[in-house]
Amino acid sequence: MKESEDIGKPESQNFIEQAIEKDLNEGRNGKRVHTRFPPEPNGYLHIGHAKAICLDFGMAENYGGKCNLRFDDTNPTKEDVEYVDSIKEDIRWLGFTWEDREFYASDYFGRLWEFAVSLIKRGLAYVDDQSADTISEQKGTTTQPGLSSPFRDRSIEENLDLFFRMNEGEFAEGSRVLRAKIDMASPNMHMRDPIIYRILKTPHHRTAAKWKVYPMYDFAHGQSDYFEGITHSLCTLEFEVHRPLYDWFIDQLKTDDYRPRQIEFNRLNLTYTVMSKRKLLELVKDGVVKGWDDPRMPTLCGLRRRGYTPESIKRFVDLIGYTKVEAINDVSLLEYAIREDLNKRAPRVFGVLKPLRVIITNFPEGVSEEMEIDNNPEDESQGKRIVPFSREIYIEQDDFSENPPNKFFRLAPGREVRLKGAYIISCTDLVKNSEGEITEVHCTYDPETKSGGPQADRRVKGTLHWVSAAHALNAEVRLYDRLFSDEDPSGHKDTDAREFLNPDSLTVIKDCKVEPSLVDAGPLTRVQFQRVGYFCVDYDSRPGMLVFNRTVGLKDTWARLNK
RNA sequence: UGCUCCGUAGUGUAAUUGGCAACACGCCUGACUCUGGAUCAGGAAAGUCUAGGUUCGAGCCCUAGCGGAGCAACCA
Repeated sequence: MKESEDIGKPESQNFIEQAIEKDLNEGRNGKRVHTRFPPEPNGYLHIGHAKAICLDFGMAENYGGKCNLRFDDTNPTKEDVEYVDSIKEDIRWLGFTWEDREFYASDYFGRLWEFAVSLIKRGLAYVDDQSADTISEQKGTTTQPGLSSPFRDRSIEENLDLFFRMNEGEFAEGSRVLRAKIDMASPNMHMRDPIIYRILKTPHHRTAAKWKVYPMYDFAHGQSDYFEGITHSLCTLEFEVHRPLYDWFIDQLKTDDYRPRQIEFNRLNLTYTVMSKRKLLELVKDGVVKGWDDPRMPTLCGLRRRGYTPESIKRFVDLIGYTKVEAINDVSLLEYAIREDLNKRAPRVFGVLKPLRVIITNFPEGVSEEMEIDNNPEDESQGKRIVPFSREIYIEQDDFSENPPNKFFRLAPGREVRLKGAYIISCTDLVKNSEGEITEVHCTYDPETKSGGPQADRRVKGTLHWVSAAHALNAEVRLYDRLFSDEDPSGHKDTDAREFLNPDSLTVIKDCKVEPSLVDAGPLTRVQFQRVGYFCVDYDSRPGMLVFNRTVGLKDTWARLNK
């Protein structure tokens, strides 16, 4: 009864979907939905961008519309083709496509110029000869109105002449700007005669030295939306106060009923994470991390290298939703999303991080036995793999204790444990070196207890993972912890991100041993080392040495074993 | 002391637009037992920032207050 009611019940909508459907119902813009993702190519995409990408492309998908990729490249001093390429790669990796709709704000420099000229001719824009400081002073404050520039009422002819000469390169950077003539007393600071063009002589990565003046964001964004036929321009909350200006320019530009509409949503904030592109760039430049794709970085390429899947990121974005509340999302939710995904798709394999040699004294020398083990006990379709077993194996150092404390249910002298997928073994002896360190443990095995064998059901205290010494592959494992810790930098907007660095954010463990089935594992192969966590093969693995990045650890693994 | 936006379990989101405050993560119990912290079962936790008002009925509408965020780059 209740279930049948639920079936017809529509999924709850977020406020953006509601706004879009309202527009659709009212027949606006020919009932089209057309969005755009507009990154500035001045850095690598991070997970915050993923939230915007999922929205922009997702809304288009939901409503049978399109989503353009548009590079907001109006500031040649900060932008570079390196970033253009990485941005495209990351969007594709997330699984979205812009087909042939790859645009650049710089594609519209000509039309924006024409529009600016038109504003001048209509008396709605003027060239200001004052310095940045003076203009800033005249702007007033949030509580006091601004003052008019002495150049505000320059003649149209003079404005035109100056604007053209600005673009000829006749004037120095910073010497003149073009401003829209709106309202110096507006309570909205952005409406107080905003600067719309400035002189920049740095060559542009696409238009080279063609232009000497470049439009500001506010003068490029809405118009670019208009030129592309965008219906819903989704951006983050901090642009809310820009909306009146966005609309003002559209009003001056539009020639028919079509008009794009800006809707703002909350930016992604993650605990223990810095999301500012500027600060991430500093970390890269200062060598705090090894690059934009350092697995500790919140960049998409960093997360990818760490082993995150696109699905898990989309799932996470889905979980946190879109609102107008400035929320701080807990990274544990992101970790949940990747565990949930990897639990289903990552095969279980044996990896011993800190090996301890175990000799099974009653097992024949020079013989190896093939154990057939499920790749994923929860998913039979992932099949089984062969893991060789032999007289000498490695187990985890932590899985042996000479003088076991209470509730230690793993291997200890005189005790029995099960080797996952193989036999029950019993510890008979141990060997120490001159420093008193345990170097070898001797055990006997019970042939009747092989997995599936007659005695396999026997209850033992614990189950251990293992790797046959003769067959083991050498590996190096990098455990990544949070780059920032203790004091949470996500709430500190203006402080130096480096103050919050966690000195233990990277731990490298060498001399690890992993099972031979991984011999051909290529970069980004994701596995679960049983009882340890999820790992992913790194790009710089080399023959004879597999390198793994830890994606995310299993939580408190020993606790259950010791229960 | 201006303008704009926002206040719902610890966190993030819902609430069929005025009708029994729900879901997820996290946390706690229990079950399962070659290990997955998966799966299953259960539990604690908000009475919706505050005070008024309208109404049979308010998280939702109105008023005032409190609290938080954004805005004064020739950045986006």
